[in-house]
Amino acid sequence: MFRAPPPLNLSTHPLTHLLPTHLSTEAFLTHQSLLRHCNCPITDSAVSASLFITAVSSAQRARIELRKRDIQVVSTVVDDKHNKDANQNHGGKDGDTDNDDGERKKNDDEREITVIKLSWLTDSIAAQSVLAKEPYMILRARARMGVRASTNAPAATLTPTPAPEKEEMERKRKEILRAAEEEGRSKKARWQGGKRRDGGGEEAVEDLVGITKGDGVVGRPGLRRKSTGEFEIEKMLEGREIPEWIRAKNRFSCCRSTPLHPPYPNSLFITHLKTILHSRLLSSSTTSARAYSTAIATLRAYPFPLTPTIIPHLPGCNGKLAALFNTWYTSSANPESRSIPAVDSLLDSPTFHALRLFDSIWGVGPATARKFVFEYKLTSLDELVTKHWNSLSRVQQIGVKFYDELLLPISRTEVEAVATTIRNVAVECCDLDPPGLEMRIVGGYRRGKPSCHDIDLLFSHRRHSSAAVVGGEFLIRLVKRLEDLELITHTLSLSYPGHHIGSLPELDTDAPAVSGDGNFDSLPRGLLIYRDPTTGVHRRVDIILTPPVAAGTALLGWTGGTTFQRDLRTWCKTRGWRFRCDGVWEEGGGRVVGTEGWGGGESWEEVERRVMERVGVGWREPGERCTE
DNA sequence: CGGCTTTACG
DNA sequence: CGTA
DNA sequence: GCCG
Repeated sequence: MFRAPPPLNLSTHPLTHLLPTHLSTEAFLTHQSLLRHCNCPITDSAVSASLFITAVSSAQRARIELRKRDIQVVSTVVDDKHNKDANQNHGGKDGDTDNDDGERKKNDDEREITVIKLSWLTDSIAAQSVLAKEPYMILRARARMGVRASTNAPAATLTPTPAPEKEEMERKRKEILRAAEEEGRSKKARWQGGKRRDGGGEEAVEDLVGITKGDGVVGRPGLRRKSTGEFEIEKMLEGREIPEWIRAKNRFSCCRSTPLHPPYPNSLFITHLKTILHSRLLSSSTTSARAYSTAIATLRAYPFPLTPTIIPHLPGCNGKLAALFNTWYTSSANPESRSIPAVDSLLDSPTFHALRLFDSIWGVGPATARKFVFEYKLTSLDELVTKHWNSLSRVQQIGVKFYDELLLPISRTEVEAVATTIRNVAVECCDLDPPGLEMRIVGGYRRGKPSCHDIDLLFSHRRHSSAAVVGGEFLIRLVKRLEDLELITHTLSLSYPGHHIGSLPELDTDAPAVSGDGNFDSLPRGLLIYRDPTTGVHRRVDIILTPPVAAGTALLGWTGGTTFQRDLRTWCKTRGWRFRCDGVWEEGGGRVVGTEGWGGGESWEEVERRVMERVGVGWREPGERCTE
């Protein structure tokens, strides 16, 4: 396999397990890839590991997470001194009295384990050297591994069991829901993800979706907000000023500021919602996913710590959200330790884990990931490669080949460097009036993300939109040149709608496009894999072209974020317009006056501002569109 | 109870 | 179906 | 899952 040199050599590490707790899916996968990339021996099976890397910060919480994975601390060697108060029970037994499995001694595997903070990894990467673990140590202890597994279910993964009877599946599903619900009430963390046995087919998908439904407070009209006066809301906010979008009940995220913090005040709770959202995406429950996206966008924009009473007053948040928040809020006095049992179940679920693994392959989405997991019974990339390589599409094979690298975060500095390199090549390829060629870095970079997962470059020309400059031919020339220079190793897709081939004289003017067939669809773009000539690392790069007349809408559209875009389009729809990257369109088909691209000496940003003001959402900095 | 952003390309 |  |  062809990849960049590892930033660290961790090949001599003990078998290591990354705990998913408190990590977003993205962060979990990223760090797991990072470890794999450093040749660290990692395992998905917690009971086999000796070293644990975690985002939790207290020894007590670490013990809870370990116990959930069938690892029982028997004696402490070193405790994190910063968390003394959290360790009243160290040594011997630690307050867990449910030793109901009397005959467990037989197969017990006892060994010394170490739990260190995730910051050890990030700091080591930053320092480009393997740092000492001691300062990052949360816990070192002797532990008994696989207590329950030894008395109960031996192989705690997705066993390719022959599909059980329908009734049996249904019974299990209900049992799972009941367990999750019960746990929600007694917050005892009794549910063991490892014990879960998913059968084949769609039932397991339903499990994944249904797993959070235990909290359901659906269909309770009484809970709908509406009738609370401003005064009451003010009381909830304890005198702080009510954000205008709440007062006005404006549900559109494009009409308010959603800054990129974190840490924003409710990030801990939002992290849990993101897990549920991800589970909805993986099961293609699109409407539910949209609902969670909406709620997340709202909570991200909400500037104060949440309270149970304020939730129903926030747009996109109602009974279900209130129930989830209450579950989380009352689970512990310490916000860091709070949890939602149904979310923990997801994070512990081998099914969820496997679906995320495959869904993270470029070219594989939820449906294909489900096929791999439920039909082919796969649990690892190795199995996919060895048994099903030939059934993968070309781009999926590329996605697998660069699996780790494409998940690595890209620093802003590197994004800028790649952008400069490609722009210089683009200028070379621009036959007509090269100084007029313009580029902006869009996507997450423009929203200010400290690290990005790909590099989105939007090109246009200040004076020309003829095909020779910004049409498909230019894109083909540019990609070919980048290939010749060995800056691009793979072209995943190259597309330019027919309208952009050949000359488009009407687009050179500021006049609205000719109505009727004058609408053109999406913009020409190439989805590419770039190879850094000095480091050899591979990155996902998108090159998008826009004619000058659509510069503002293209910049706005390609800057994102996702929920911001969705709301922007919905908002425009309420005004009788259609927003697309190629322009804002009247129902009749004409361009909405005032949304055209630059005339005179306007910059990209000035045109974008004009578009936002023209459609009525008002100007919002890119860094205020961080709805994810 | 219907609607939920967008849509061509491979 | 998956991608942006 | 929430909204009109």
